[in-house]
Amino acid sequence: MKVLVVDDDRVVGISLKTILEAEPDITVPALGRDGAEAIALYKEHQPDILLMDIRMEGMNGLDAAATILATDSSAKILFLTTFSDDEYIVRALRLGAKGYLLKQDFESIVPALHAVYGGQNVFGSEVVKKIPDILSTPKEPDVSELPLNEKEIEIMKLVAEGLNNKEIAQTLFLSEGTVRNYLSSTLEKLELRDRTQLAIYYYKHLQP
Amino acid sequence: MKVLVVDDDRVVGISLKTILEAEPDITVPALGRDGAEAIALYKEHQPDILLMDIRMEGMNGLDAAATILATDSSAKILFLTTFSDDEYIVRALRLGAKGYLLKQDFESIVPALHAVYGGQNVFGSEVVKKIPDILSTPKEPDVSELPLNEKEIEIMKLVAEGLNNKEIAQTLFLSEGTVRNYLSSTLEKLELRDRTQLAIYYYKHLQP
DNA sequence: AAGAGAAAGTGACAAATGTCATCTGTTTTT
DNA sequence: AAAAACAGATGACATTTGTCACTTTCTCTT
Repeated sequence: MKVLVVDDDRVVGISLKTILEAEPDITVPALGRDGAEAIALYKEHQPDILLMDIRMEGMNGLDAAATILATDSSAKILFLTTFSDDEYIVRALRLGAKGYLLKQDFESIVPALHAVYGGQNVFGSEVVKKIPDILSTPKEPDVSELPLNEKEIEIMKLVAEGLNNKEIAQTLFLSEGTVRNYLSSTLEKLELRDRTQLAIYYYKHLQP
Repeated sequence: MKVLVVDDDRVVGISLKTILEAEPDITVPALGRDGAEAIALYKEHQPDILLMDIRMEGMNGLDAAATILATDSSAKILFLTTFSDDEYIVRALRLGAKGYLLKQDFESIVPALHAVYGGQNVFGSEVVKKIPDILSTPKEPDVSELPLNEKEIEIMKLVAEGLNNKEIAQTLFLSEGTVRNYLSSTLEKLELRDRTQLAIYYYKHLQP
């Protein structure tokens, strides 16, 4: 099994290579030092598994993973990272990472690689424990702290449901002109151009 | 501790009530049978915890939870559901459910209630095990199976980024008129009215 | 009661949007 | 080669949208 190792700490990279190649069935064709190298080396060596750090100088591991997965959706990527990278866990999971291990868990790396090679997902128990917390904490600034007043917020929500001005007016018992005025001020406050961008903003930043 | 129980199966509801009220510190002020009742009863009784099924006749548990959380964001909601409701888990977590238990896990309900009452999150181990799988599998019918051709899909994506027709035309090296025509056919195929609804559609149905 | 200030409305305008019928080249089919 | 299919473009049109200046109406303050 070919395992490409990417970590911006040279010492870690070499240690990993040593450990992994002590296994009879593992080879490490190359060591990368950042996301860009990961992409290039992945393309060159077509490893069975990519074992990569997340926080790195230059391109980070998540963006590299996204790029690699875009061309090879079956890529098996296993992140090896430090505990404090909480906020990355969700993104890694979404991307379709096959695993997410903590560097502390040194001895579980080899078994994890075997498991991933066999098609399993591997997430360290500390990681799994964090998932509900992470998912259940509202990720983005909630409506309450926007510089919008009540009406503007209501209108924004209706825009985000796809209503046009006339329908919004009927729903809120306002004239269409008033709705337009509120919408206009909302757009200005959020520095957006039109209702479509507002709907997008809503789904990107404000959704449960 | 007041626990509102909502399940559309009367037998389950009554069983739960019996079990819970055997505990000295738990009372069950009412039994609801669907989401709409859940909302009304929640408002009426202000329970400490809402214990609710997800799949129910009439309004489902998730929509009810969303409504309740909209007015009382500190509501403690614990879903009790069957194993097959996989695709709901993520939504439940996002909403900020405090727990997600399987009905099989009957004996863990009481301790779970105590834990939630104490501010903890409780997710059955089978549920936690599923999370990575669920998150890493693309949830929705992906672009490939839409009745749209290449150009229409590209345009849809750009609309979903908030570009106007002129910008889309420049990006794709098409005339603005052509962009409009493609957009028009896209809207018709998806039975949508305007670009805002299209952007919403994109984020609701097609986003990773 | 007078006046300040919201909240809501009006009217006018330019720009953007969505629809339609039609036209122009290419490529494919037969 | 003729016909059909296709991608792209055009121009006209009715609507919708966003902006702005201004008015009306209500509410609160003093």
